[in-house]
Amino acid sequence: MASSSLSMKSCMNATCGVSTSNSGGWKKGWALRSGDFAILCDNCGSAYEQSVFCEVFHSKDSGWRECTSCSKRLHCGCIASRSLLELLDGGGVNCTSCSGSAGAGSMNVDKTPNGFGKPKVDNNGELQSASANGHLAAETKLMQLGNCIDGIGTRSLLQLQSDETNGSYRKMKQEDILPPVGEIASTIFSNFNQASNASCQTAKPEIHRTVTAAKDLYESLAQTNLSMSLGSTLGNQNPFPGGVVDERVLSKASSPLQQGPRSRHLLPKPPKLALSMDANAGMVSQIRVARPPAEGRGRNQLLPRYWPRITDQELQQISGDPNSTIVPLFEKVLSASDAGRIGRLVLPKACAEAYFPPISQPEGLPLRIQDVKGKEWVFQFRFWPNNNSRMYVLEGVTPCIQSMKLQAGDTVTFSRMDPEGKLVMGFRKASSSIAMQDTQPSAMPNGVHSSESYFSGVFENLPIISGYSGLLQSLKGSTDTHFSALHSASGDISWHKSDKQEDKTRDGLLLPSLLVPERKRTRNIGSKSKRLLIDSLDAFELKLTWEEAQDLLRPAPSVKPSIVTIEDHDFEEYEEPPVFGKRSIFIVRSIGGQEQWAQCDSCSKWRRLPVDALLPPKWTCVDNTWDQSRCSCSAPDELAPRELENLLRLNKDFKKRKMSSSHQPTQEHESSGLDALANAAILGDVGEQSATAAVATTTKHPRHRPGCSCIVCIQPPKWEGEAQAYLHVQRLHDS
DNA sequence: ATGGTGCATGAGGCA
DNA sequence: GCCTCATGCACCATC
Repeated sequence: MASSSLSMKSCMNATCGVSTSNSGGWKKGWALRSGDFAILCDNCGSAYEQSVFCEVFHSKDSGWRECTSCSKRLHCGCIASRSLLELLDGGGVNCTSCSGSAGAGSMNVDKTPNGFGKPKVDNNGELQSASANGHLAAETKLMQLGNCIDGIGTRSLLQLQSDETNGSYRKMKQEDILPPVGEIASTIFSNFNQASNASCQTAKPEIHRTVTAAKDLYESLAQTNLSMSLGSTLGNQNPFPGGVVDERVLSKASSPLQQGPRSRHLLPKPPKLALSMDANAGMVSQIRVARPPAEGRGRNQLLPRYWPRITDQELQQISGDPNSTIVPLFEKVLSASDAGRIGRLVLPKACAEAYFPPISQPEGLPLRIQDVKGKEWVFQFRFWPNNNSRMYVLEGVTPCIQSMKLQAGDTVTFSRMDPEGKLVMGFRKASSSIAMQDTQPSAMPNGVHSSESYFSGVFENLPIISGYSGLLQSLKGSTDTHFSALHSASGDISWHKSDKQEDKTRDGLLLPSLLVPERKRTRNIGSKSKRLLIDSLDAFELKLTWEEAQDLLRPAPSVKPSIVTIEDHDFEEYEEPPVFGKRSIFIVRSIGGQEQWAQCDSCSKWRRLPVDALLPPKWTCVDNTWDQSRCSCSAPDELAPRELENLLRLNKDFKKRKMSSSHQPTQEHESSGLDALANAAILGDVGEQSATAAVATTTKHPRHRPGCSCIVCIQPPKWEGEAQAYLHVQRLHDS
């Protein structure tokens, strides 16, 4: 960025480029992000002063629109013309002269001294303006980046927005301000076609796309909000369309822009599973939105997490009777405890106190709740004293839960049927967009069998992986804390265990020395499931990551294995847990043949390796013993940047193909039996079950004892489908 | 031995 | 630092 302090000045009009040390004749142009002003030569400066800069220099560029009032041409998205136009709330632009008379409903893009400050916000459009502000900030930031970062994620972009936005929005997290992806997806796509050509004319196309997407994302917020009408009709006095603003904020009767952190619930953070479901349902007509809570005692304290996310269609189904009105009260994602056999459904305190009858004794009172089929259930609504507080539960819910075939991760909704005031209980199954469990029937801890693929099942069945989250996250290099689930790709693991056995498994089978702090191991995945719930995308990512992790497992260095032969398979048994080797990438060339590439830890150059090469955690060119011409960092790079790009793309394809092949039936995947073995052994206690041949094989390991735990790691894949892949058995038996 | 009950604990969220 | 809530677990009842 040029600075006015430079003695040698260049005109900042890119199409001019006059450069001189002459101190005279320079004019001040538009405001820069630095707070300075653009330096323009006399000629360009004059054009700017006369507000014809873009007409003169950008007339052939894209990004021109017309003032909705006087049809004057306006160059949108151009820094030189920012001060000449205003974005209208309803879309379109006005020139500043017209917008002066137009009054409210428009937002000046540049009325702050530096041109990038807070936009002027009118009284009617706080939300829209705020969003627009975010959009502008995002756009600004992207322009500031000035280079093309293909593939920048929305999350990153929004983080930029969050970081860059002034005022109270600075602290807002993306999740807090955005509705679930699915909810906005349709809006995004519909908006995408309407993308204004005003965006970012100076940016490269990729940036333009990203900015446009971000813009549309934010514009979609308003539309999404507008669909949330039910709450308003049900007595909610939320003045915001759709009432998605945290009512605690509203109670302060001031703008969210002035509320600072209070505005964090501007939009509710949805349960992750709901998000996942919505993502799939994003294109269908039924948009699931978080409805603001209906009236009730203390509803102001209701966390958005519990706001009912019930569709109009579902409401209609529940209601049945056209004379009745269904008032959605709250919902809760079932935890493992809730869905377990104890038959206690923990109620969010605020919800219980807001919508259920007041109780003063721990014994509580029986509560009649009707389910969607019209069947009436009687639960004991009670509480336990807990840390000077109360913990509310519904007791005796097991029959109801079972009749609905609900599992952990599914959602129960509570509504009230007016005018009778009858409580109605609905439910929503957690769905998975990927066939995570095209499985054999598995016995859930609560004894409920479901033939459907539910995420909850993943959690219920694979409780031991909680300890992996940190590891896998670090592998993934993600700061996203959503825990992602691990599963058996082959899906042939059965878990016919009692809870106690399962508990034992949970404790015993975590990779103790490798991954999990002692304390963590005592808790299972089911715990805090509400906080660990994930959307299917996360799980999918983790699935990839887990497979990658498998590929990266190496025997601990300098540890000599003992060889054990079981049924003609050689097992290398190590006394130390495995370590993770260096990550490499694999590709398949269109002409055939696989390649492995790895990046030097020292010079970052990519080197081609034999496909079966296993790299230690740290690897440099010096270790490239396979290619003497490139065994030094001084050796030239084998790949041009474009080739590298192609390489990465091929690797992506390779991974995709690998993923899909891992979902093939067992017989089509030669090593799947061993995969299953590894998965089974890692995921479960293999000692007491012989659900699969693979597990049975492991049971025969001489060191294995019923009830003990072991970890089996498949030798990193032999790419030709080598069936003789042997196993590394990490002996972690206690005694 | 199994199952139910009531409370304690502590992770995580939030102010 | 407080609050919520998921879950562990001790204790007791029952089979």
